[in-house]
Amino acid sequence: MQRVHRTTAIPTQVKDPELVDRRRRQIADAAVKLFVEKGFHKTTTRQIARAADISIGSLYEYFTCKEDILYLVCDFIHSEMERGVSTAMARAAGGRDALAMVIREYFMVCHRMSDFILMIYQETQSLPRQWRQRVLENELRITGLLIGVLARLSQSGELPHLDERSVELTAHNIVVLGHMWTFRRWFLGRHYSIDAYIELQTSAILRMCTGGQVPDA
Amino acid sequence: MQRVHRTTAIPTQVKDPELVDRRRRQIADAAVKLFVEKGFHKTTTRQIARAADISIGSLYEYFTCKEDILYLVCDFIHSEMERGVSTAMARAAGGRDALAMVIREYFMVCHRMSDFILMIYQETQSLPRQWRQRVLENELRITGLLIGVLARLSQSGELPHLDERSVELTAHNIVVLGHMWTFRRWFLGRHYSIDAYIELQTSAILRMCTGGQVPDA
DNA sequence: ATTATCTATAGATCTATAGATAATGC
DNA sequence: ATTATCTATAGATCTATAGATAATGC
Repeated sequence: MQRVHRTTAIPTQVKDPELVDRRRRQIADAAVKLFVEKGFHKTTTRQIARAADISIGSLYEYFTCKEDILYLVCDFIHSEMERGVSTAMARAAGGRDALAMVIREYFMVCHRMSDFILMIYQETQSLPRQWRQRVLENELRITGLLIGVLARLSQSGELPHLDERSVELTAHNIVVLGHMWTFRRWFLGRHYSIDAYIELQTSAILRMCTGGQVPDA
Repeated sequence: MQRVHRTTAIPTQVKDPELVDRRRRQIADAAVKLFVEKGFHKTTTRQIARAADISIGSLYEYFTCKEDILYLVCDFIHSEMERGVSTAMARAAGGRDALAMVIREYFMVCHRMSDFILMIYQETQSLPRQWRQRVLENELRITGLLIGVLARLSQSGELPHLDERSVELTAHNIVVLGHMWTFRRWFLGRHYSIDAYIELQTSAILRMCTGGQVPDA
C-alpha cells in the first residue's frame, strides 16, 4: 500500500486506478532499460513510448512530465531493493556468523541490481527537488534495515557492543561497499569474482566491527 | 607535461598553443561551475560561452563538441585531485600513525573537492566511450597512490603484513569511503562534522587493516 | 457519454557552423 | 596574410499538447 500511495502521488488524466498502475508499470519497465543503456537525458519520451508500445500521447496521460517517469523508475528500483534486502536479512538473521551472512546476502542484492543502483547514482540529480528528496529517503530506509540488523546483533552480543553512532556509520559503510561493486565494477569485475569480492570485503568488515575481538572463538 | 599531452588530444582550430591552454582553462572554469550547479545536460553551450565571457563561435574553435568540454573538466578535476592527494600523502608519510594521517589528509581532499567528485560520479556516463575510459584510468591512478602508501606501510611493518589483494582492496575502500562523504553528504553532513566523520572512519579503517593487532602498543 | 488512445504538430529549445569582421604580424 | 573572434542562423532535435478517433458502458 506504500507503493500505491507513492504511485498515486503522480498526477494522471486516467480514472481507472488499476489501469494506471498497469500502464505505469509497463512504461517504467521500458524506461528503465533505456535509462540504464543511454541515460535519462539521452532517452527521448518517444523512445520510451515506442518501447512501452503505446503512443506518445497516451504516455502523457499517465505522467505530466518526463521527470515523473524517472521518479517512478527510481521508486520501483528502491521498492525492489527494499524487498530484496528485507528477505535477505530475514534469511540471514540469527545463528553464528549472522553478520557475515547478512553482508553476503546484501552484496548479492547489489550484484543483481547493479545496473539499477548505478543508474540511481547517476540520475538522482535530474529529479525535481522534492522527488530527489524522496529518493534519498528511500535510500535511507534501506540503510535503516542494516542499522536494525547491526543493532540487534550488537545487543544480543553476537557483535561487540557498538555505540549508536558506530552502528549507524557501519551500516552506511556496508551499504556503500555494496554499491562500490556496482560503480567500480569496470575495475573490480576484471580482477575479482563476486564471490571473491564478498569474501574479502566480509572479512574486512568483520574486522572493522569486531576490532579483533572475535566474540566466541 | 602530462597535462599538455592530454589537453592537446582535443582538436582545435587555434594555432597558438599557449592561447589554447589559457582559453580552455577559462572555459573549463566557467563550465565546471555550471555543471556542478545544473548538471551537464541542463547546461547549454551558450551558457558556458557567456560564463566564460567569449562568444559561442569562439568556444567552438577550442572544442569540437560539448562532450569535449566535459572531458576537459573531468581531467582538470582529476589533476587537481591527484595533486591534492600526492601532497597529502607526502605530508602524512612516515612516523607512527602514518595511516591515520594518510586517511585524514585524503578525506580532507575529498571534503574540499566534494562538489567536483560528485559531478564526476554523475556525469562520467555522458562522455564518449574512449574518454570515459580515460577518466576511469585517472580514477585508478589516484587509487594507485593509496595502494603505494599502504604497500609501503605494510612492508615497513607499520601495518600488519597484508597480501597484494588486500592492500589493493583496502585502498579502494579508503578511496570510496572518502567519496562517500561527498555522495552521502545530504545525510552525513547533517549528523557528523567532517572531523567527527574522519575520526570515526579512521578508527574503523584501522581496525579493518590491523584486525586488532595494534603494531607497537 | 465517458474514458482511453491516437496522430499530428506547435513551440521551444539547443548544438554546431558559415561567413563576416577585427586584430596581429610581416 | 594569417589568425582569432564575432554574429546570425541552419538544421535538427525534443517535450508536451490539441484535437480527432476509437472503445466501453449505460
